[in-house]
Amino acid sequence: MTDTARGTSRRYGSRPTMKDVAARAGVGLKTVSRVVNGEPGVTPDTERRVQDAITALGFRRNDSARILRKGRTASIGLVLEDLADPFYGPLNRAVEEVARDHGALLINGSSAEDPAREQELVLALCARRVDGLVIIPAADDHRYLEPEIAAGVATVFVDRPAGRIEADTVLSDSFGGARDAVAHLIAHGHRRIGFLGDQPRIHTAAERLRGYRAAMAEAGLPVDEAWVSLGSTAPDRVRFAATAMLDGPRPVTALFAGNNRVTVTAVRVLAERPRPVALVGFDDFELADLISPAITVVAQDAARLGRTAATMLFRRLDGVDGPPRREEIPTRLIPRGSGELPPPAGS
Amino acid sequence: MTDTARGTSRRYGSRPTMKDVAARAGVGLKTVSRVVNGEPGVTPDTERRVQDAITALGFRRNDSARILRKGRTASIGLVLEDLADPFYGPLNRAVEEVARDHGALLINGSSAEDPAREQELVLALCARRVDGLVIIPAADDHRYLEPEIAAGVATVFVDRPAGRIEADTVLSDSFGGARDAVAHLIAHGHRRIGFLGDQPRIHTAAERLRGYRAAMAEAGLPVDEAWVSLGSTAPDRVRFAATAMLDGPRPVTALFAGNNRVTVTAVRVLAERPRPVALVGFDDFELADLISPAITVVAQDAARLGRTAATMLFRRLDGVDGPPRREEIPTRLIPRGSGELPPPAGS
DNA sequence: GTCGCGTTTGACAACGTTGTCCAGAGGTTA
DNA sequence: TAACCTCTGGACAACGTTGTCAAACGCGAC
Repeated sequence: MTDTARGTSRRYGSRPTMKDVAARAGVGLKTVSRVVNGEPGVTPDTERRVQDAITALGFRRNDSARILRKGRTASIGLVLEDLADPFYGPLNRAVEEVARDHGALLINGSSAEDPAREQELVLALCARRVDGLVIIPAADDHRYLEPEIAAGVATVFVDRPAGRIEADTVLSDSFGGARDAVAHLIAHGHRRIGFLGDQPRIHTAAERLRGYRAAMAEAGLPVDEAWVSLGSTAPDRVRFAATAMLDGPRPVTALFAGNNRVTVTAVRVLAERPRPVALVGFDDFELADLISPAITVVAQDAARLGRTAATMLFRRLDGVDGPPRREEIPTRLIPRGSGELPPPAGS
Repeated sequence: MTDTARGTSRRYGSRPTMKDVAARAGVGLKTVSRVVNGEPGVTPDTERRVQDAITALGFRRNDSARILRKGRTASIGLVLEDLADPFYGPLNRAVEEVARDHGALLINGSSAEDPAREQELVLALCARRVDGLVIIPAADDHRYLEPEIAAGVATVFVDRPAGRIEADTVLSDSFGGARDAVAHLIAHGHRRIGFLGDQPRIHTAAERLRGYRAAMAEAGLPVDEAWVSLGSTAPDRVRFAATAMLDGPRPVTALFAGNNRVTVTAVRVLAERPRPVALVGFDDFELADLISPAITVVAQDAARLGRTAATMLFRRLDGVDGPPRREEIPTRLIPRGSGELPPPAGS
């Protein structure tokens, strides 16, 4: 078994080139190129000789050289916040699926919510000459992308808008979703509702807060600022904030959690308490229906976000011009029980 | 004015090169290269002129050309089964983290459990001349990789072993984990235990089945073949199989689910039944502790799998030779309740 | 003034591929 | 037999970068 592998005694790390194949097959360089790329104008006999040489040498075309020559890389970059966040899994997958349909590879990386790291990653991708970029931004100033975009790197922002530049964008309807969620709680009798959100500099967090306030205002309900807490989604912070709202001087009877990570912590906090507290979470998650009470959520369609963004990107790459477009993906309230709990009697 | 205009009005899609920068700065090509790469031997004055030209033109080094010239791409490929599967999120993240520490980019894609697609993807990555590959195999024959490995592409297999070639491998202890899980159920009084697994051609599924049989045998318990069902993890199939075991002539009193997707479906099936059935799942998942009863699981450390594999890969890239290594990552049984249910009285 | 030495700089080839263009073989027609 | 076409195959330049090597320069010492 191993001796066959050793049979080809090439120098470790250096691979045969078309030139080697041509020499071995006794044909010209361009003929090999033609065979490799399935171009016409090669007799079956010549083609067979070349194919034999290719397998014998273990030749594989060097795409770096090809890219250099052709100018297009057939790859796109995806920069997201955290590869491990389950919310981005389907999005990632959807983008890859569309890329694959267009014969492109996907290069990706996480920014870890760090603007500097986002920029570093994006520019590294640009240096690789990706044809396009799908970005879930962590930064709030994307002017550093201007030269790249001017040079023809198609760019689409997803989930959050670009900062200080005009660009194609695909967003969930965070405002509307949050308003629906809070209206749902109000419809079930709640008056004192807490909002647990992500850091305020994140666009979606701000939008969801805006939706919360809008729903409260539409119902004529005052908002005690002690009911609003934005910040890191670290469990400790969320736990602390939730507890403060629930045990404060004007305790809330319901919570609206601004994203999946916050919801998970909120569920844990509420599970430890004797009396049930209503909860609606932004983002759906697996098994939300099996917890008791089942968790009512505002679901985003992450796969559709990704698919839409990638499709938009390839449309640009296909040469569709025009001003930056912004597409909004609707959210969907899924009542499951936790949002339908009435406030405790006498509150 | 004219040269400014010429500078800004580049043809859309074509970027300035070092040659353009050199012309504008009034220096030689190599001097620009030196500045871009921070090489010594450039006077501060010259360097400033070059830097100015770079920003004015929006120059960014073309890494395709650089790669072609240097031979190393500073990128590694990760091929996994499904980017959207939450189990692979932390693994993906861990690999990226290690890659980043080594200054490498991560290119990835999903095989969708399709051997042909895996091969296509892997070879595309080889054509890009990735320095190394981390593969979660879908195929069971990897001889197609022999020329690539011989040519110096470092390769590490994770989660499942390579087929028909020798290669570095990092695995979870599926056998031991499954045996622990089933032994746990037996210790709580169960005698008739069902196994719901993934397709038998998948190594981990086979190993877990082996663990199941080992635990049963060690306890001197016979296995009714109606208690064993391997196949697709599609919810319909799992539901059907589980129902058959629970309602069959010799009904099981406990289930062991072979992976996270199966566990989720099993939880749903059991939730619909009047009397509780014990369950242990392979793979931990979020909120497993909040379902009632909380789900007992055998947890794999996906992040550690990824970290170990990537570290092994870069060690090879750093020139460490030697025979293929196989590393095994232990699993951990997390008792939460669902595995501690006793069998119904009189069974 | 010239020599030697170290530093800064640039000309040029090479990396492996593809596009352009031309040469020669073979066949058809006048 | 010459003129003309078609079809296959190959020579060569170019893509944008980096490594090699040598030229040009400044400067102190003889």
